[in-house]
Amino acid sequence: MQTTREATIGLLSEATRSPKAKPSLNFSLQQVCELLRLPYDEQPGDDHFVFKHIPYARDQRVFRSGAPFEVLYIVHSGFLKLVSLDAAGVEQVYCFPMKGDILGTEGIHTREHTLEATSLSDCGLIALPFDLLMSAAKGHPELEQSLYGILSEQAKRDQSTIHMLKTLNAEARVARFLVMLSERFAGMGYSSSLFTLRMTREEIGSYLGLTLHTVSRTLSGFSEMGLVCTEQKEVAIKDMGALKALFQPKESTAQRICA
Amino acid sequence: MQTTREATIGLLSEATRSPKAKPSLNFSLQQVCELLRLPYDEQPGDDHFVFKHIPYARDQRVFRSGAPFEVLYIVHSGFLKLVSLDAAGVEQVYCFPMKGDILGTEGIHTREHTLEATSLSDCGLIALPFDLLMSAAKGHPELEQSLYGILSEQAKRDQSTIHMLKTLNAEARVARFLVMLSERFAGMGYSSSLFTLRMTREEIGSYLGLTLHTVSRTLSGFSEMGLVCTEQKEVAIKDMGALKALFQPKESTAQRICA
DNA sequence: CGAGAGGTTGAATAAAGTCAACAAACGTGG
DNA sequence: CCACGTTTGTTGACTTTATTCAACCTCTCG
Repeated sequence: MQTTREATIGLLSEATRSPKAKPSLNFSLQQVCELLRLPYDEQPGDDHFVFKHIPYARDQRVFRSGAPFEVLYIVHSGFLKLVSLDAAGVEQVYCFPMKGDILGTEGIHTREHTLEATSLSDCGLIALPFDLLMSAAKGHPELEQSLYGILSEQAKRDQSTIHMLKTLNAEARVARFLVMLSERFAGMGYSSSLFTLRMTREEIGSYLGLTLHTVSRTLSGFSEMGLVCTEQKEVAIKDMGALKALFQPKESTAQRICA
Repeated sequence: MQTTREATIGLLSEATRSPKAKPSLNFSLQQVCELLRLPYDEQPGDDHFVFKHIPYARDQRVFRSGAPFEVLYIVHSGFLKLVSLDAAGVEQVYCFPMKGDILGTEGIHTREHTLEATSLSDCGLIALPFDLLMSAAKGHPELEQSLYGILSEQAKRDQSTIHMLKTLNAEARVARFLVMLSERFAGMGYSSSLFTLRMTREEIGSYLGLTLHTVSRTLSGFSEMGLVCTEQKEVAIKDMGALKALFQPKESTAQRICA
C-alpha cells in the first residue's frame, strides 16, 4: 500500500534523466499532430494553441482512478503503465503507453478517469486540455476526423487484446508481447532486437492475463529454444521469425516442417 | 436479399413509444438521440436530418469485414452478433448488439469495416451516414460530445471484457453473461428473470473465451445448484444474487483498510 | 421421416495456476 | 562502502481448470 507523495514533484525530476535534451515547455498544435502521426493543415490562429510539456519522475502517478477528467496526455518520452484497480485495490495492467500514445481517453464519457496512469521511467507528457482540443478541432476538419480515428484505433487495439486473451496460449501471448514491443521500439528508432523491459514479470503477466510464474517460465523456455536471450530486464531477440510464428495464423505447411 | 415483412414483432414496437403502429421508415434526429440515450437540444433545420430504418431478416449480414465504411447503425429492434474473422475464417464473437446499441464504429479509423455484423433475429436498424452525422453534430455541441462519449463508452466495455478474460473463471464468466443479459432485457422492459437466448452455446463460448462444452457444463452446474433453470434457449434465473456473487468483487475488510 | 445442427455429458489430456523454496539485484541507512 | 531487508525473478512439485475427443441425445426443418 503505497501512499504517494503527490504528483507535484514533477518539475524537480527534469534533471534526473535528460541532461542534454532540454525539453521545451510548450508544444504547438503541429508538433502535437506530428507526435500523433496525424495530418496537419496549418490555419491562421493556430499559434493560440499551445500545449504544456510536463515532466514526471519514475513511479509517479499521472492521474488516478476516480479523478476528474479534464485533459488528455500525449507521451513525448518515457514509459508508463495504465492500470485499472479492482475493488480490492489489485492492479490490472491495461497497456504500456509510450511515445506517441495518448492517455486518458477512458475519461471522456463519464468525465472521470476510470484507469490510473503511472510512470515506469522518467517521462515527458504533453497535456491536452480536452476543451482546448475540441476548439482546435473546430478549425481543422481533418483533425476532428482524426480524433474519432484515434478512439476508433484504440478500440481496435482492445479488440486485438480480446482476441489474444480468447485464443492464444501462454507461449503465444508472450511471443506476441515481445514482437509487438520490438516493433514499437523499432518505430521509435531503437533496436528491435535488443531492448530493456521497463516493467516487472508480474506487470507483464497482468497485461497478458497470466501469472508472473508463467511469464517467467515461458521466457526461460524461449531461451532454451534459442529464440531469445534474457538477463534480468534485458532482452535480446534471436529468432524473430520463430517468435512470430508462435502467435500468427499458422500456415499448414509451416506446421509440418516444424514437426 | 433483405425483404422482410414485419421486421418487428408487437412487443418491440410497443416499447419504442412510437405513435405509429407500424415501424416508421424514417427517424428524426430526436428519435435517434432517444434511442442512444443522448441529450437532445432542438435546433432549427434539424428536420433536414432524416435517418432511414432498414429491416433485416434473421441470419442476414449487415456489413462484412473489409467492406467500406460509410454508415453507422443503431439497433432499433432485434438481436445481432458482431464477429471478427481470423485468417482461417473462424468467427470470434465480439459482442451481441441489441436495442440502442451502435454498430460499425470500428470502421471509423480505417474507413473499412474490420468486423462483421449478422442478425440473430429479425431486426430493424437505423442507418446513420457518418458524414451526415458529423454535419448534425456541428450544430449540436452536446451531440458532438456524446459521439466521443459513445466511443469512450465502448472502450470501457472492451476494458470490462478484457478484465473478465483476465480474471474470471468459466463459472464467473457465464454468470456475468447471464446477469448482464438480464439487465439488458430489464432495460428494454422485458423480464429480467425469464428470457430467450438468441445465440448458440458455441457463440456464447466464443464471446466468453470458452468452448461450447464448458458453457454447457457450467449452465448445467448452475441448474444443479438451483441458480437457473435452462431448457434449450429459454433461461429462467432463480437466484440472481448468487449469480452476481460469482463474479462480482468479493467485498472484504481489505476495502476499508485501503481508505 | 431422416438429416443435420445444436446441446449434454463422460473420460482422458493438456495447460496454467498455486504453493513453496531459493537466488539475485536493489536501495536504504548505518 | 557494506549489511541487510525488500523486491523481483527463477524453478520444482502438485493441483486445478478447461480443452479435447467422443458418444449420444433432441429438437427442427425440409
